[in-house]
Amino acid sequence: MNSARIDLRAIIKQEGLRYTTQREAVWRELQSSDSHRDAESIYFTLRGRGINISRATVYRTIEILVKYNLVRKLDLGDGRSRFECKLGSGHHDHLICTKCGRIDEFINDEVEELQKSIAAENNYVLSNHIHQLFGLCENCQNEED
Amino acid sequence: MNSARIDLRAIIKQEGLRYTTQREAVWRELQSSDSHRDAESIYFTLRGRGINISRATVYRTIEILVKYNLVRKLDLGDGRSRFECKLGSGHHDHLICTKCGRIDEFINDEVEELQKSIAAENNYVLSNHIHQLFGLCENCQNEED
DNA sequence: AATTAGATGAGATTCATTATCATTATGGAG
DNA sequence: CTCCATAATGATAATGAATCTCATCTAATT
Repeated sequence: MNSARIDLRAIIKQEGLRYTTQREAVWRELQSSDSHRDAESIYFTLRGRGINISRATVYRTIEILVKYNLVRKLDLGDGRSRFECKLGSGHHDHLICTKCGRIDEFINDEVEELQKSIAAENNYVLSNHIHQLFGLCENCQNEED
Repeated sequence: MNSARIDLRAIIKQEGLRYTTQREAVWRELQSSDSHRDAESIYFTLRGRGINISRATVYRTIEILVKYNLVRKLDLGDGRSRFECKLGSGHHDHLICTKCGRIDEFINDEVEELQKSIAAENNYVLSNHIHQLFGLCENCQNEED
């Protein structure tokens, strides 16, 4: 989609923040990888790549990216947050395999509409939602164990 | 609904477990209160009531109640799990006010059906789901701050 | 009442995430 | 290009929820 040209430097500077090697690296990493990354994984990948960064900075940078709507934070219910770059794909929710951890994405306009109705019926002004379907993925259904 | 007569003692003993003061207390507390309780709150309420119990036992007991399908564990995304007694109400999902923390319940059959379709389309065998709508409740929409 | 294995309590432990604070480095000013 | 104020970082301590350990206790059968 519009993954086109998001210039993190521009956004960062526009906010009066400083564009650092670490911030650039975290952003790059979240863009390049197959999303759904946790902070620890980003930390180790960058370190393994020779980039000097601390866990604290990984968290701090992600917080900024989330704040500026470049990254989405996911809570899959297993204790650690996952993060996915919001560029290149529109809104979607997730299917999670409880056996192998595989994560698929789905989007369903009817559900989106129903959510609005439900919120309206209950006099809520919606800001966001979490919708996750847990079960066995194709591969895991056929295995014995 | 069938909140009628769930005899925890019977279930507990049938499983070869022991019926203890602590287990009874946690179960009573979860049944009596307005649900969506976290472990810490249950722990303090019981202690305040003069019941001798430890945090560990609260967690251990809840685990059993969840296992025997008497209690549902909720993850509202704020780091601590909530628990609600499953008696007296059928399946439902939640609306959560991001300002005051109020929790409302909703059930929508269309959404339930759509979830099944989505799972089928993606070749998943569903086991459960999380569906939460976040926003401002009626009361919080009108306040200045 | 004696027995014994399951249950409990206090505290240590784990794990993800956040806070602290001394040190480093960005980027505008001169 | 250098200086400098201050934002950002890194190492590590701290936090908070949840789990584990293990000595002690107790339910419930004999």
